[in-house]
Amino acid sequence: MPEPNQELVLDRLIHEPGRLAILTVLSSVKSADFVFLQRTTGLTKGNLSSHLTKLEEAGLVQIEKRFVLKKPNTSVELTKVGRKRIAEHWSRLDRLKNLAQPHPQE
Amino acid sequence: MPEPNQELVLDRLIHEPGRLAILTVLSSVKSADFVFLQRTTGLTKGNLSSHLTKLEEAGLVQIEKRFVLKKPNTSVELTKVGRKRIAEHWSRLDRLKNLAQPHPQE
DNA sequence: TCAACTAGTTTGTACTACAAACCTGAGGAG
DNA sequence: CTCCTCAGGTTTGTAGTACAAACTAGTTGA
Repeated sequence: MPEPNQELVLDRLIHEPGRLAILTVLSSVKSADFVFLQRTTGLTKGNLSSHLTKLEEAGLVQIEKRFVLKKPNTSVELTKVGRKRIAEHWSRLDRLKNLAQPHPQE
Repeated sequence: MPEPNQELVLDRLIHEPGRLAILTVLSSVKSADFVFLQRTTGLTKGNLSSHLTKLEEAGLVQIEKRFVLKKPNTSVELTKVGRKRIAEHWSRLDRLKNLAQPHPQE
């Protein structure tokens, strides 16, 4: 039983490339709509849709659907929890990365 | 058809948490053995074994098996390609992360 | 002789990401 | 009207895969 260093465990829900991209983009804006997210992440509509559903079920994002100019418009923003979790994920990645240059003193 | 920004596409083979840990650890040393990798990554033997097999098949690591003190000893090191790919992966992650603070001028 | 340990490998299954098919309402064109 | 096509999504079937658990094989100790 090696102690698994809990500080480094990566959450697959967040780590998945598509969702990591979505959450990272969202962390830089108040909110974004479906079409914008599709452009910035490069995901297909289908995959973006199902990733967003997962993220919503997990409580990481909040989704609002309305009609704008008679077209459906899906607006997404991070929840407080989501904002915290994506920041934490990036800092875990940093810690992992820094394992690679650990030759400081001695 | 949004242009998927090829510079940001993450390779799932490398991105998977267990393998990302293995490759990152390996990138800081000349070589490491099975037991050392198990301790540093926190993976179980079974999972470490199958991840190493995948990485070897992909040409990212080179594995040598011998007996040391009458015990089996599996020594792993990055190939040239592997070293390049893990470095590239981390720089893609950096670029993704930096999408999140893009408010420079204007 | 047999139990337990080290150092791994193999296997069965439960999950899940993706592509492709589908849905729904809004404009045109004729 | 009736038919097309488009925008903006959602649902579904399947192929792939990560993991836990079971297994293997050689060593040491009692």
